[in-house]
Amino acid sequence: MRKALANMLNANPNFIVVAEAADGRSGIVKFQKFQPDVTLLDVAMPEMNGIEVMNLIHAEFPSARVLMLSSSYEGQDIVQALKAGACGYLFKSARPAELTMAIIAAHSGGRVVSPEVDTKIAKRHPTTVLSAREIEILQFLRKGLNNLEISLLLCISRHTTKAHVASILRKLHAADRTEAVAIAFEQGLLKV
Amino acid sequence: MRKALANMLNANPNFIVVAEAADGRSGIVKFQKFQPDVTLLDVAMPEMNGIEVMNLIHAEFPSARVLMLSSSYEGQDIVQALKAGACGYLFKSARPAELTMAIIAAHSGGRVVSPEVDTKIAKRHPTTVLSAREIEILQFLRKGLNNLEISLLLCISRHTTKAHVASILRKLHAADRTEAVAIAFEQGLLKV
DNA sequence: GCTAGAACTGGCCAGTTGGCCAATAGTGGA
DNA sequence: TCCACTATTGGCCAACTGGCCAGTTCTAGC
Repeated sequence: MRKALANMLNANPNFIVVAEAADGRSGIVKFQKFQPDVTLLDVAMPEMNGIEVMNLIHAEFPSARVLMLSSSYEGQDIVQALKAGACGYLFKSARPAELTMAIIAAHSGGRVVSPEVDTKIAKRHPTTVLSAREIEILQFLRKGLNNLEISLLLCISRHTTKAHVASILRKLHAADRTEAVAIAFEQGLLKV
Repeated sequence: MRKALANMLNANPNFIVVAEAADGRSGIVKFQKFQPDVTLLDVAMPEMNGIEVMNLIHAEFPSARVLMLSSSYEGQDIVQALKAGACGYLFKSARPAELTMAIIAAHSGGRVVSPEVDTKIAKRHPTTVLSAREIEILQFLRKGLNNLEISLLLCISRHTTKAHVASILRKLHAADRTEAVAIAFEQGLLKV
């Protein structure tokens, strides 16, 4: 698929594909070597995923122009991608013309997202704000620990743990801790 | 991406791309109309996913030669794809020559999988075989329903629900239903 | 200085959970 | 045919849950 994309881009006289990489690690090496005007980065990759790669590239080259390509149509990773420093996010269903324009826009400093992306972000739950402590508790809930076990690990009373759990349920609109964990996965508060 | 792939395939004198589709629904329509020698089917698609499409095609055309393409490197869908009647499963990281050979093999009746696929299947938790009923229960656990509510919805006694939950906990090695849901997310039994 | 929120603690209680025991019926493979 | 597995039902019980009430302390913002 990468080769096919490279061929198509090279067929366009406006573009030259200077390098390709099969995974995140070699992608970073290639980036350092070639420092391309615009980088197309797949979110789903073996070994190191696109978001991690984006973070590393952005840390070293804050002005890098990177367009992220995603094949998931859920858009779970849009926010993360943009936060990691991507200058754009496209679904792989984008038509050739959309991709072409996105690359050009990225090169000239624009911020590009698939037309559907805005909708996806809007649907995305408006940042449920759990406190650091609550996120901590959530990690333990996920592991199947009960309130007493959590209390012992955190050196707090079971009443406090209960209070935190109650707060989590209220904020996430969850019926019980099980649904709370499910919602946390949906919202990206917990990672698979 | 699809256009890029089609271009590449058309550039090979052995192949003619007779049709393309942007989503599952139109893919099925196109399939019925053109009945191609070999079909390339993406697992991740908007609206209807590739596995569902595969099932529908296979039901109507059991002899269809369909190669499924996956961009996930987890391979959660390999088994489902083959069970749905796909004659092959390739990661999108496959090199052009691999894809070419896979198409030819598919056409001549072979069963093709990416070299990595066998490994992936082997790594896949062999114990994690939840029954259809258990998966069903899992959906309700995720929604925060308690045993009684699940029982009423499924028209079974609360004892039966309890037995199913107990079975899920045992199979997933979960301490409670909350951890079970978390593990289900990790293993792809539940989708975000 | 007041207020809002987070983190912490406590008691009480109905309801739920999950483990243990045991049983019946149907399906599919060896 | 027998065995393994699933789906179903039941009782019993200790433990856990989540909601209700009530507090204290501390920090951050107006």
